[in-house]
Amino acid sequence: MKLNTKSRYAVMALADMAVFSNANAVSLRDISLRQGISLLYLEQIFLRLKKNNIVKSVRGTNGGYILIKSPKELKISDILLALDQKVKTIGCKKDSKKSCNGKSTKCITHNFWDELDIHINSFFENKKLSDLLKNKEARI
Amino acid sequence: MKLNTKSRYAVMALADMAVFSNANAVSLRDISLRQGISLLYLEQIFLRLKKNNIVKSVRGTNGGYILIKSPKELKISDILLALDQKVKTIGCKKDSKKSCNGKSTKCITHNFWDELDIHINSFFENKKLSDLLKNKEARI
DNA sequence: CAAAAACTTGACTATTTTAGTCGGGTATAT
DNA sequence: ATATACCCGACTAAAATAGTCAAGTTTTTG
Repeated sequence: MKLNTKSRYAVMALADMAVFSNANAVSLRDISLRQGISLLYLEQIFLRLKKNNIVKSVRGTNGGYILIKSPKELKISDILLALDQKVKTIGCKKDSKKSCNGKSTKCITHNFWDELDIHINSFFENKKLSDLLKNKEARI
Repeated sequence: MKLNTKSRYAVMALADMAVFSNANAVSLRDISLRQGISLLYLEQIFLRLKKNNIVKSVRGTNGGYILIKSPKELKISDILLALDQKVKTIGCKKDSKKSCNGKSTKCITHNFWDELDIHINSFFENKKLSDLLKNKEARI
């Protein structure tokens, strides 16, 4: 049970931006160098972050990306959502019919997995990007 | 981010046992029929559950498996552990050297992922198999 | 204006993981 | 004896992952 790298790198890259932007756009090249993430991969990730209004872009020389919300307001759940990284511990469908394992009734464990999803999602809902930066002055 | 089917089916199968065993061994065949899980797959899963002392087996006719602990004492985390289903949201290694992304220092998000792991694991630690059966009388 | 920096986008691919199946056992109750 | 049921390693098709590649467009600066 693990988060994919897209999600992890997205959070890492945005945290990097929060630290290093001084109201300026931050280029993917810089993030790539500081965080050790492939530039090409970052491009793919930021495409999604942009589409989902997490960042906006500035083209051209000295261009880069800018956080749309402040780190204090940006929830981690927003980031994960932008990358389709839903917490979905079960295969059971939420539909009324044929919900779990092809049966018409909810499976014996259904409610438990629902609880787990809620438990995890509330963690991401309550964490802001700024929370990641506490107690770690400009750690690179 | 999701649990694999082995883990889900394991929990489901053990919950089934908790409901349907009357101090008797429960055969995989019965579990397979009731829960709609492939018998062959169940065998593979129970092999692990047995190796990790979650269940014991009774061979021969009328054989099957028996829970070693009572549902009230069996933690969900024990089950997941038996199936190597560790919650490991990050790729960062815990080693002192080369911990995250090949750097010598912890990555900017390291502590956050650690917190998440703890958050999720505590959920599994605090849930017992018997907790899954509340409010659902013999739901199949 | 030319050139470099930096974003834009879709398509492609190797590797790994997942979700099982298969086949050939062994033990035991009746 | 024989049917039932556990035992166990090996195998495999399909999906997901973790990227790369190619071919752009836009904007700043010298």
